[in-house]
Amino acid sequence: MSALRLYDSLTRQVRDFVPLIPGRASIYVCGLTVQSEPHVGHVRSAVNFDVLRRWLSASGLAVDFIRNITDIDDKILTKSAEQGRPWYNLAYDMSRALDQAYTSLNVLPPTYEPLATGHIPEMVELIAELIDAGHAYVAPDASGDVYFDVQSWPAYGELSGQRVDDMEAAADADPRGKHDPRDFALWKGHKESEPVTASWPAPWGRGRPGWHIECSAMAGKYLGADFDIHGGGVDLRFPHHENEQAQSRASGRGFAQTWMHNAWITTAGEKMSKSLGNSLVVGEVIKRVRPVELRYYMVAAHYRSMVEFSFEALDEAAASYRRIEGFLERASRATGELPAGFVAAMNDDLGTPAALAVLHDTVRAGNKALAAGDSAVAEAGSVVAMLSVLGLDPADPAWGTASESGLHGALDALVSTLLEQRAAARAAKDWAAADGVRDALKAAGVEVEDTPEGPKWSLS
RNA sequence: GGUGGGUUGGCCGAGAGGCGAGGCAACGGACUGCAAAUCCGUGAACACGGGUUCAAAUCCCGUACCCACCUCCA
Repeated sequence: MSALRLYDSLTRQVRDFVPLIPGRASIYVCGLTVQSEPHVGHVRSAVNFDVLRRWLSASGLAVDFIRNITDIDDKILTKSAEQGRPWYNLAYDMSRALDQAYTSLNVLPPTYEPLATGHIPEMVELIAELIDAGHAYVAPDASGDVYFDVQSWPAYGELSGQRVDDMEAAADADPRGKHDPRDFALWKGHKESEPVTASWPAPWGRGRPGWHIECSAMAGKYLGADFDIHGGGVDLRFPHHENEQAQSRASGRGFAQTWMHNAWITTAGEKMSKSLGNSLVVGEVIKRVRPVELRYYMVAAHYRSMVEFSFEALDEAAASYRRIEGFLERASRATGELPAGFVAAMNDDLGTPAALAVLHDTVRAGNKALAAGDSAVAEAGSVVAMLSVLGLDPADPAWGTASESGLHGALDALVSTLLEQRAAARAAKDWAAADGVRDALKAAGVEVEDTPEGPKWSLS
């Protein structure tokens, strides 16, 4: 069996994945800042890394998977003030919406999902270490801010491939207290204009953590000083991941062995921004296609390729998925093996497009066997195994809810009655009456097809 | 100004020196009362201009256009 190779953003090459601890894989993925409803761009990251996680598990590794939630930051404070409600209420509401979006797309829950606000002591400890080591300093202007000293860490810029001198100044704090304009905030002193609830005690005064320090602290707490993979969207590469790397290594931790970054979903040729409106919010998109079809759409592109989102392409993906689903409905479901081609594709930096090509080839072979009167058990088993690795098994209980299956039962009873009438008309060769029933059902959104086992119906 | 990615058939989307990924759509055939589904088959692509090579979508140089990051962002 081939070995897993992954593209590492730090060294910019595809490398063999060798876990620090044999048989285990530790992953930290930057989750979201919960400040608005999640759109399809946001969840791509979660779906991509969910596929990674499932593949590692399928490869026999025990996976420790941590994905954080940033529930305190500038934007949350600004937005909640605009909306006239407590910042923690906005953050909580949005984190519940996010959770719902993840669940609807069959993204497995992480091992743990730490909140930034729950780990202030760990951050304070880490900042203190950095101050002691001479890599951070308390701003001399009595603001209570603490900055990372970029000049004290020569490797700064290694992750994003930039030289410090080419960089623009960080603008997340008043530059008056900084040694160097590129220094970034580890701790932001409390301001009178901000709610007292958004501040915590620290040796250098009340305040709140900077954005970057939280991931360093939480990754360290749950995965240790050294872990295997750190993931997130490409936009996080700089400054967020660069800063995490600098802080963590400057404090003597080895930090991530491999950095993985997923590409964007764009719309109208541009990055999907949070100000685009509601049409691409996950909850809206899954009114048009089923969640499993949206997930298929995301998995069909390589995680490092930009995807130009369009509803047309989404509909195509849905049609493609239904072909697979249709095969499984006709074949007898079984358990089976992963084809070697599929394994090789997944091992090659999670080559999901090539993996899906193998899946479709298997579906064709299976359909062919069915057409020849065979049961296609082997193919069906393989297809189920592949789908399950990708989180796309249509029989996964994650896709259905009790109320939906109840509705389905009621509908089935009604449709069956109509189909009996149609069967009677067909037996009498009254094609007009038979087609009338089928047309009426179609108008209601129910497709009927005749099979050797009798008529079958499905929602179109 | 600095950094990274991209441009593939009607559409989506892989590949990364020689064997036409796969899907969607289209067309022809088989099957069907007719459809649908399925099977068989068909066509068609590598932004542009040079170069290297026996051989280039793939490597090199140049050009154009697009996107992202350098400020909060998946």
